[in-house]
Amino acid sequence: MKVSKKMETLKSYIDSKGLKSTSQRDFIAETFFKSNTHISLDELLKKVKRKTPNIGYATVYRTMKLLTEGGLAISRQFGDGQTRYENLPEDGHHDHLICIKCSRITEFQNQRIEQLQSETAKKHGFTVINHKLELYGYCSECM
Amino acid sequence: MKVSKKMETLKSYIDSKGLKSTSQRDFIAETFFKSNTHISLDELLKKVKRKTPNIGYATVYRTMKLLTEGGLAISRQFGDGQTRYENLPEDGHHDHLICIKCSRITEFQNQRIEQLQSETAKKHGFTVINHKLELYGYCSECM
DNA sequence: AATGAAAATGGATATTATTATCATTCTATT
DNA sequence: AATAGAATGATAATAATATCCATTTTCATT
Repeated sequence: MKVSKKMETLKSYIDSKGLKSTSQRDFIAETFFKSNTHISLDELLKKVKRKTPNIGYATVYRTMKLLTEGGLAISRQFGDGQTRYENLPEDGHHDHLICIKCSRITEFQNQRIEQLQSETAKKHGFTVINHKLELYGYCSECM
Repeated sequence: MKVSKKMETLKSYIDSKGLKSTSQRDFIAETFFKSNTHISLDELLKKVKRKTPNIGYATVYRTMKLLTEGGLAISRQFGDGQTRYENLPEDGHHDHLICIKCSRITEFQNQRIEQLQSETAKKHGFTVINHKLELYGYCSECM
């Protein structure tokens, strides 16, 4: 999904909830949508402050909470004690290979796994909204 | 693995590291090994204190850290802000269905998914040590 | 364009979870 | 039994997350 499209989706979501638009929130959301890493609140705040120094931490925090609730961001915990936020992938869901030595994170996709997941969930009467698959181990360089 | 067997493994691990045995640690470990939920430090401390009221939080914390390092416990973060500890599964790896409304956690197994994971990892030159698969959504009761 | 109710902001503070500190106690080897 | 090193437990420090509140902004309705 393109950034502009995401901004539209956000606007609809805000409207549907009876909330109001603000320039700060728009800018934070746009900055996040343009980032392509697993960004933490601190990192996002730093980025935002480059152009808009007087934006507060709380606003960034609340914006990311809003985006997460609205399905425009995915919050993740990789075990380093910080929540990180990830953009919706352009091309379907992806999962992670995490090197426990060098911390490198590689993304991958496997349609068949996705399919099996849905089937399994259905078997348990479960409706899946989101999922996380993380493989921890050693990357080729650290082996 | 049986509790008694786990206690032995722990003892070996402690010996191999040149550490010393204590009754507190043994009791905490045993209590954890007997629990079958995804227990948090607070919950474990509460359990432990029923029989041994003067055990401190720090000891429970350190014991769980030790068990995790020794491979006798698995630490997980499901997004509720608390690290939870899980026992080694008796019968191979299992994954989680997590209800984002009532927080109920259901376990499931799917051998085929495991297999596909290994294959995918291999394709990326990755050696998998451990993995997490979590499906977030609504359980049948919260739908 | 002005109004006003509701929402958002941002700086600060509160809360919560995790980790470190340290004096004292305990363990296990000699 | 002596002793060195590890463990304990109460508390303090740190860090991440969540909330508070006075002020400002938004936007539907005049």
